[in-house]
Amino acid sequence: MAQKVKLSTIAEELGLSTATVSLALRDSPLVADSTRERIKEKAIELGYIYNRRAASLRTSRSGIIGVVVHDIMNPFYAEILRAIESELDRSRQTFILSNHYDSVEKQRNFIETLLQLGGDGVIMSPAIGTPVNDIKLAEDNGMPAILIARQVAGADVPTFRGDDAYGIALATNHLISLGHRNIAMVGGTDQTSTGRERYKGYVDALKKAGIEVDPGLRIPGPRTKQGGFEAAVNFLSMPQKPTAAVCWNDLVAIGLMNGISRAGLTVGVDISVTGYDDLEEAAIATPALTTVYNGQADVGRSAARALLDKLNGSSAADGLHLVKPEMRIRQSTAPLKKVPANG
Amino acid sequence: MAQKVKLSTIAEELGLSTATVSLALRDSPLVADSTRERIKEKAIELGYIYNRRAASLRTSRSGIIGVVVHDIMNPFYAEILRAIESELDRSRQTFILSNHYDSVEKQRNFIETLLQLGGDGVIMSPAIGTPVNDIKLAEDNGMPAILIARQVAGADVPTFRGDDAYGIALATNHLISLGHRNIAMVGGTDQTSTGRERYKGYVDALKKAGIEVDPGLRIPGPRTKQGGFEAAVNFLSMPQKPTAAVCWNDLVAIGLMNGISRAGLTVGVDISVTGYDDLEEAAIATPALTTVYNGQADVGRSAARALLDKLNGSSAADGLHLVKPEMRIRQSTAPLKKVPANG
DNA sequence: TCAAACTTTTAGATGTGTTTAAATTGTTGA
DNA sequence: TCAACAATTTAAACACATCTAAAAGTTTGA
Repeated sequence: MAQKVKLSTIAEELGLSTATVSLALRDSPLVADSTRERIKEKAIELGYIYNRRAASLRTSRSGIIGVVVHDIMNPFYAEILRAIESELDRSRQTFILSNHYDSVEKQRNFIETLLQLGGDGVIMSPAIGTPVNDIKLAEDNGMPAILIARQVAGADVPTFRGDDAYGIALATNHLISLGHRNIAMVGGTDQTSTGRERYKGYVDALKKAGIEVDPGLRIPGPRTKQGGFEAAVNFLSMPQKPTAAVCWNDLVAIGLMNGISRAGLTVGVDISVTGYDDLEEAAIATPALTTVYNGQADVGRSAARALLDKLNGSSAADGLHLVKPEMRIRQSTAPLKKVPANG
Repeated sequence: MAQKVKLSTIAEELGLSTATVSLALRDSPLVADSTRERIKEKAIELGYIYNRRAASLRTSRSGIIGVVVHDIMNPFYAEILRAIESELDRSRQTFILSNHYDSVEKQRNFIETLLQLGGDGVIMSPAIGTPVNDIKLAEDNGMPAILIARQVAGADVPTFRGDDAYGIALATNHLISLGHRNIAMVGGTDQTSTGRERYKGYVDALKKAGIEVDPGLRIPGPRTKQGGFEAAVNFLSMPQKPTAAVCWNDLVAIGLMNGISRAGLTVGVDISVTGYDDLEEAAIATPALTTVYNGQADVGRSAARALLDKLNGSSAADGLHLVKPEMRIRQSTAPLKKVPANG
C-alpha cells in the first residue's frame, strides 16, 4: 500500500491549503468553481479516501446509526429492517446491526459500542427486561433512541409498533364469526408488553362475544416455527378440544400447521389457524395462511424517519405511535365443522 | 447532557496526565497498580465513554469488521452470519452488516463506507459480476477481504464455500438410486460460479449414471420460496414429465413443494424433491425435506477466523477452501412410482 | 485612482486518545 | 552519601479533517 493519501496530500500537489481542499470536497460555496473541480479530479486521481473518524471527531456526527433487534433471522424483524435500511440509505447513513437474543447485557454492550463509535442514534426493539437506564444511557450521551415493536416502561421516547390488542381481536373475531367457540392461543410469552396486549385482545374478543375464557387454552412457547411445530402435540391432546388456534405469529402458525398435518388432520378443514404479521411466506404456505398484517414496513419506515427528524433538530413526537393492523383472510380458516356423532 | 467526560477530565480530577490515564485504562504495566485502580474508579464514577474514533485515528485499528451478503433475510446467509457473529463477538469486534441485493454498486458503496470508517477487514459474499478491482480497492487500502459462498475470478484472497458440485451430485445420485431418471433442476442462475458448479454436479451425476442430459429440464429462477412456488406450474407442465426435482436450495424446494401440493399431488409419493443447505426449517417442512447440508456454520466460522488471523499478522491461506456437504435424507424423496397404464 | 465591497484562500486552533523519549521519584548497595 | 538502576509519570508530537477569523486578491464605482 502506497503512502496514505490525505487532504494535505491533495493540497500539496495543487499548491493549496487543506482548508480549501476540505471545503471544496464538501461543496462549500466559498470555493471557486474552477478550484473545486481541480481538487475533485485530483482526489479521484490519487484515490483519496475520506477519513470519517477524523472528520467526526470535529463534527460529532458519525453517520452511524445502530439497530438492535431480538433476532435478524426472524422474518418479522427482517421485514422491519429492510424498511429501515431503505430509509436510512437514502440519507447516506451507515447502519450497524446486532441481535440481542433477549440478553439485556448483550444489548447494553451494543449501546456502549455504539457510543464509543459516536453513533448518531439507535433504533431498538428492546430485549425483555430492558431497564429504563439503558435507554437513558444512550439519550444522556447525546444519542437519541427510538423503540420499535416493544415498549419500555418509563422510557419517554418515540415508540412504534402495531396495535396488538386490536390485531389479535381481528383474528379472534374472524374465527368467532366462523362459528368457533373453543379457540386456543398458541405461542409467545406474557412477559413482554406485546404479550400482555395480545392476550388482552384475545380475551376481550372472546368476552365481547359472550364466550367464557379458559386459561387452559393458552399454550405459551417459543415464537418460532419449531415452537409451533412442537405445540401441535400439546394442542391436539387438550381436554377442551379446541377447533381453532390464534397463533402468536406466522412462524408459530406455520409450525403448528405442519404439526397438525403430520398428525393426519387438515388445516382449513378440520382445524382453523390464524397467524400474525403476514410475512411473505404466509401467502405461499399450504394452506395459505389467514393472518393479520402488522405493518412491518410502516413501523420500520416511521422509526427511521422519526430518528432522522430528531437528528435534524425537528423534535419527533415522543411516546407511543400505533400502526393499525389489517386482516388477511386466506385458506387456513374455515367455518366450524359439525362434529360427527362419534366425536 | 453534562459536559463530555474525556481522558483529560479524569486526569485533571486526579491530578495526573492524560498519558497516565490512557495507559492505565488499557492495563499497561507501566502504570502503578494503585494508580490504575484510582483511575478506573474515577472513570466509572464520571461515566467516561471511550472515544474509539479518536483512538483509531492514532492506532489505525477501529475494531470494525464489515460483512456484505446478498440478503440477510435469506436464512442461508443468516445462518452463516450467526456463525460469524459469534466468532467476532469473542474478539470484541463490532460488525457492520449490509445487503447488496446483487448490486455491484451498492456493494462498492459499502466497501467505500467501510474504508472511510477505517474498517479492519471485510467478509463478503460477492455480488454477481463483482470486478476484481472492488476486492483490490479494499486490499490496497489495507483492509483485507475474505470471500464466502461465491468466488471472484482473479481475486487471490481466502475464499470459503461448500463444494457445490459434490453436494448437488450427492442429491442427484440419491434420486437416481431411488430409480428416478427424469430429474429436473429447479431454481437459481448459471451466472455465478456457484450456479455453474451446481449445474456441473447435476450433469456429471446424470452422465455417470448413463442418463442423457436434457437441457430442457433446467428451470432457472429466483432462489426464493416464491421462485420455487412459481416454478411448480412450469415444472408440472413440462413435456418430459420429470418425476423428481433437484432444487437450487431449500427455499426453492419448499416453495416448489407448496406449489405441487396446491396442484393436488403429494411430494414424497408422486414426486420427489431435494433441497440444498439444510436450513433449520427443512426438518419441519411438510413433508420433511431431503436435502444436503452445505456447512453454513463452518463457512461462517472459518471465514471469521481467517480474517482475525490475518489481522493478527498470521497470514491466512489464500485461495479456495471447500467445505464438504452432507446428505440429509428425509421424507420428500421416495422410490420412483410405477406409472399406471393410463399415464 | 483608490476606497469600498466582494470573492477566494488560508493560518491555526480544535476534537480526543496514543505513544515515545525524557523527566521524576524511589531504591539499592558500595 | 552518591552513583546506578528501576519504577512511574509526563511533555509533546501525532493521527486527519473542520471551521473561524483574518488575509489576500478582484472588482466596482465615484
